[in-house]
Amino acid sequence: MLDAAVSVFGRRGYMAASMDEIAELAGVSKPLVYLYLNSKDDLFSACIRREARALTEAVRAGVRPGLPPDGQLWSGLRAFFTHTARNPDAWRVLHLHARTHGERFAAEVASMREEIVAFVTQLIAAAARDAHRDPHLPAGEVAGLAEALVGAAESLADWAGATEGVTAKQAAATLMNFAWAGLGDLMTGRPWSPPEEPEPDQSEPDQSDADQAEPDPVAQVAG
Amino acid sequence: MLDAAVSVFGRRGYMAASMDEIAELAGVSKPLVYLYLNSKDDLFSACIRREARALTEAVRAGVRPGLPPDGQLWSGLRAFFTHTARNPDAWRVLHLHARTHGERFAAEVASMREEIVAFVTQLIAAAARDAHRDPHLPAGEVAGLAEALVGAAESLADWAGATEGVTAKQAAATLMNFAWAGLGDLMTGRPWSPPEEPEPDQSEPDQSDADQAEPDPVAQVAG
Amino acid sequence: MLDAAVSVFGRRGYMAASMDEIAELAGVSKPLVYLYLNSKDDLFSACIRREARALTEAVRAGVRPGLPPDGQLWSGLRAFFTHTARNPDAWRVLHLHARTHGERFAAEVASMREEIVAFVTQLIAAAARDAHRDPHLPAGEVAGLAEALVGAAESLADWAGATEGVTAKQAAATLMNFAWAGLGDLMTGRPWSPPEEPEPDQSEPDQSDADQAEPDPVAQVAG
Amino acid sequence: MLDAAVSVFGRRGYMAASMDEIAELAGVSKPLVYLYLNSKDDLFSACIRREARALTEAVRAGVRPGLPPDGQLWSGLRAFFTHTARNPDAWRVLHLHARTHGERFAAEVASMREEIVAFVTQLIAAAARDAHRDPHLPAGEVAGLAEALVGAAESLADWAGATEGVTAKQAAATLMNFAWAGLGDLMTGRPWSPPEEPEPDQSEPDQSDADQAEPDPVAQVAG
DNA sequence: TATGAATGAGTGTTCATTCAT
DNA sequence: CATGAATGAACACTCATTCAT
Repeated sequence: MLDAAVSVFGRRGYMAASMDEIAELAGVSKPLVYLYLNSKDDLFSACIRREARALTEAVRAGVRPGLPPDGQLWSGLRAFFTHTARNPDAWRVLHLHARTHGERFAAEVASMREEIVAFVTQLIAAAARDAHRDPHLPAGEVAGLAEALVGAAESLADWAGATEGVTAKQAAATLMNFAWAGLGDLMTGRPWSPPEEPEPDQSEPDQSDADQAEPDPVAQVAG
Repeated sequence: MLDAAVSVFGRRGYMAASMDEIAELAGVSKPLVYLYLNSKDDLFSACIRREARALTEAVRAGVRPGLPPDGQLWSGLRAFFTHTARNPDAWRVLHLHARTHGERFAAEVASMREEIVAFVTQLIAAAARDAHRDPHLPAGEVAGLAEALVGAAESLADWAGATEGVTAKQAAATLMNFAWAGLGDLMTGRPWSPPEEPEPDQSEPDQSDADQAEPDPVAQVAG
Repeated sequence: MLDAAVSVFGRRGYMAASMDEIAELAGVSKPLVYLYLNSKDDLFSACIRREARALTEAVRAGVRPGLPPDGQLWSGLRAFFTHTARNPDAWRVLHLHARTHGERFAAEVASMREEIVAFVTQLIAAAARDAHRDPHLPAGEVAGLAEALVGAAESLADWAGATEGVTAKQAAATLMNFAWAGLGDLMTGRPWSPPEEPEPDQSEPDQSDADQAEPDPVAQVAG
Repeated sequence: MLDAAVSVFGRRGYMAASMDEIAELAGVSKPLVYLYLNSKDDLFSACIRREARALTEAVRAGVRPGLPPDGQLWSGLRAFFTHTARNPDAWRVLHLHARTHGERFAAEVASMREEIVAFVTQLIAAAARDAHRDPHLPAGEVAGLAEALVGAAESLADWAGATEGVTAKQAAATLMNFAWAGLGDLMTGRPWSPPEEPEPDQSEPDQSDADQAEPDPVAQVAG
């Protein structure tokens, strides 16, 4: 039932979605929807919570804990882009519609986002620690950097979803180059390159499909 | 009258905005709104066009043409963050609501965005040319990088708008560090720093207010 | 619910009728009207179709097939005037409002009218055949005569509805005198007189009420 | 200005006609319409009165006073059909729309109609007097006959307006046959035939156009 | 005088929400 | 439990009508 709601909300937006359409797509009657979820607001809220949790879980599950910060980021981003590519309606709900209608929904999705931002922040802090630069990066600045990284990731998720032939892996590689190496280094031929890792069995079996079709764009950038 | 519409659309979104509220805020009667702008759709469209034009003009006017690519980007970003900070409702209309309701509106804002992405793409290409790396950056990759940069900027605009005490200059500096130097370089103490330039007379006199209040965050990062 | 609609449409006309008034008269809420009949147009159309069918059925049921042409016409006219007298609002809808608003509605009522005109045309042709005058009445002329007869009937229906004390039987007799005998014969004392027939049990029991109150106007004319 | 109003009212009906369209068609501004005619109601009323007067005058002018009753009717009908054929919008206003909207307008057009019905009634009474049948035709019956005749004329006016190639003269001839001879006499080959009269100079020069194009349908009927 | 500019009142239509069954 | 049937409240939109100029 939530699946139907996510689908309709994702395609129509909160206001344009009608409970009739949701109930019909779910194959149940409208009062049943009201029985389980009290109102349109609650239904939307439930969608947001479920999809926010699904997304954070997917990212968390994708991160390889033992790796250095850039490796963790790389693995997390791949999981993120894979998840958003597979659940475009959910992604639209979270990224577009939830922020568009009402403080309550915006707050719910914001708390999810903060969790991800916090994770990225930790990664940046860990990287700084590794480089013995910890004290010199003020917290406010790190917050801004994390925000920029997450925003770039969101934008690339939209872009990858709208552009034919862009895989999750490519999107992640592009973002790693951009975020880790930076345009300055890219110009001088010093791209970021992924850590060597055995490609493990993915828990989601068709994930690798999306990744392996194209040549590694990082290699392209690296020339 | 468009001001009122932008304000209401920005706060409520397209569907939740009522023509009654717009007319009331504009201090006119509803039929007058229909006299000048034919329908809710047309009104929304007019808002989008006006604000899209205003934003692109602000960015274009802010860019210093003679500077090297990073300097141009820096000046453009400062104009961008200044404009979005000053027109939060317009920014919400463009970035949130226009993309949420209908292909027609999405297309209108997409064409504005493409203009900005094209500008950024040119900057990246120019930077590559300066560094004699032109042939080694494939076009598709550059498109992804530009998308990431613009997405990061959009996200930071939201963040700066929601966070007290973050100035346009700070946001721009954070984004330049992130995008140009990259996290990798930042970790090793090599931030990007703004080009030396005489602070010119701003055509919009109070723009500098937003910029000069805080110490230079780049310097902070640079430690 | 259609009854209420016919009543309101009949009294107010299409445009001046409001869905509110119809719903109120029907004792239901406005959305319910929209649930069953999709729009004002559809509602009006449904009224027209129902009343057109009712009228043609009433006429068809009233005609005695075995009689000579004038007897058939006489019986059909009595049914016609009886029906219009009993359903004045329906008659107004068909004869006044449906022809006034929109090609679609006009076409619907025109097809009903054509059915009646065709029936009258057949009667005239049959009468001509009986009198061995078939070849001498051109088809175009017959069409005009049928049109005149139907128009006179419509006008008398309005007149009977507006004039106190005119029964359906009187109206039919007047029209038979006028149409069959003609003013010329009436002047010379040769009115048309109804065929001798046993007055059968009417399927609609109160029909005879309307007929029997007054003395036979045909006899009056016959002097 | 009334011309414009008649045209718009005739084509759209009372309610669907907008003062904007009338003013635009008249080439003046809307407040000017309100200056000369106080309201939409008054404007409609003025249209009705003007066109009612024009129609009755046309009929009155067409009648040849010296002729016997059937000759007078014949000449009046020709004037009637000529006038309605030349002023279809006016005819629609009088016959369709004025009766459709409001007691006030219906009363105005009814008084015109009563004038015509009274004239026809006098003709019938005169014919009865000529035939020495005066006392035997009760007044109520004559009223019904006049009503039928006028209704047939109205219906034929609509029919002639909607059917290509039917002239005013033909319509009048058809109606004379129908009304004066009656279907019964027509069947036995005794149609009505027009009185011999010199075709006088018409005050409206192109009136004869409409009449003379086709062969005399009465002659057709007469075989 | 003639009008550009403005509106109050009312329309058809929709939809989240609720009971009686 | 599950739902068919029903509605209150609201919205976009229109138009006859009026002033200030």
